[in-house]
Amino acid sequence: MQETISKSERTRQFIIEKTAPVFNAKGFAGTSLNDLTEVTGLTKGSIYGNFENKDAVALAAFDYNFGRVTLYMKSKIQEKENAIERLLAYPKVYRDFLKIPFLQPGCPILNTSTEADDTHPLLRQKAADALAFWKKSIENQVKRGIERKEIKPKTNPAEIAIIIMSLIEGAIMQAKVTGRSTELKVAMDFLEKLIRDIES
Amino acid sequence: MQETISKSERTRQFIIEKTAPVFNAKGFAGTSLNDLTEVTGLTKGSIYGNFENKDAVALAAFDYNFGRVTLYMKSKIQEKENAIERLLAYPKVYRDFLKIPFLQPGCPILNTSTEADDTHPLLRQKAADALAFWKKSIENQVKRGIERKEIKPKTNPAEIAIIIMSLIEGAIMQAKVTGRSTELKVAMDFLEKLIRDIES
DNA sequence: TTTAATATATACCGAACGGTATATTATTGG
DNA sequence: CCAATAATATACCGTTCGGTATATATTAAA
Repeated sequence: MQETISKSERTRQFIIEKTAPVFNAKGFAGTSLNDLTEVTGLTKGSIYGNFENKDAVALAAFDYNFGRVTLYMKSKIQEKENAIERLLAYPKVYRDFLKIPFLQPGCPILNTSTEADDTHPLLRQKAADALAFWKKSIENQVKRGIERKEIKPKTNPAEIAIIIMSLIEGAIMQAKVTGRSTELKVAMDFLEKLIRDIES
Repeated sequence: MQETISKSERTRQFIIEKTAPVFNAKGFAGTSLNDLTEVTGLTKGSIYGNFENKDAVALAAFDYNFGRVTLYMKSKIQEKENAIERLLAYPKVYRDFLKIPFLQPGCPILNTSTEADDTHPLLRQKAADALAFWKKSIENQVKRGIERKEIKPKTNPAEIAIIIMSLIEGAIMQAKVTGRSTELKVAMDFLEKLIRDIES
């Protein structure tokens, strides 16, 4: 009755952690089984002993990648109490996007969405769910802010969420492909002003 | 000395036109030579007689895809004279993004950027150049508007360009992955207000 | 410590990959 | 219309693909 983590469960986790950055950087089609064995130091037999197929690894890797971003943002958001300050965590974090090590290969939602939307239904669904989750959590922060009378009561939570996400993802794309952070800076400056504008 | 288009030149163009949508939908890694022969009805021999390799087809296909979008936007922009109305062509066009047939597989810049930024230097460069071109052309419209006294003189062209592009690309990603146009509508409504706000 | 169960490595499969040498067909200038 | 040339098709190359049956090694319970 002890709380033992089975060997395979640890290996499974190990595989996910090691392969997740590769999937995020190279995409599903661009990542080969050889990539997976190289980055883990394991053999195909070991990987296929713990996952049904390449799809299953990719799906788990996406969850892991998205989970990391979510957790990171959550910690930054919960450092503050005021709703406006909480929302400001987004431009603050994404301003330094290119410097956050585990986000070097890009935003998992953005990368997965653009590859999978026309090619991989399972991955597409995961990306869509992640996006919905993110949207809901921004909306909730806005609603909370309205309740706490920190945000203008007529503010539309869904609209704000979509604008915030659009600006972030669009700016990330530009920053990644140019290698510059200028686009990120400009977009996040703008987003900051936008958020301060809904303060009541 | 006649203005004859050689057979191979026509075939080359034919290959580009037929394969461009496939590359845009499936990405470079996700598109196989088999896809290329299927969609063209030609054989490998024919394709490799007109292109050095798969890379060369993909690069030409990107130029074609980007060229189409550019041409389309240009025509919509030049329908108007007033600078504000010209900028408004962007939200107007991208609002119906999902319904424009040749853009069904998504924005070529967005698709190519997110795939190539960490994997394919040549494609990455093409996407970066395309982005820079787009940015310049928005900036020029803004500058023109300032000169014509239709846009507030203190408006920063580079900033506006980045915001416009971020909103469009971020919203496209969301619309593509969810299959909804709500995100596009909300973001384009916002962009419209934004553009009207810089009217002098 | 022995043993049964579990987990990993090895060696291999057929198919698909990108690419090419060569044969065949189509085009075009004389 | 014919010959030279250019363009396309055929048949094949070695490699890598995702995946698996089986042997070996490791783990964990008795």
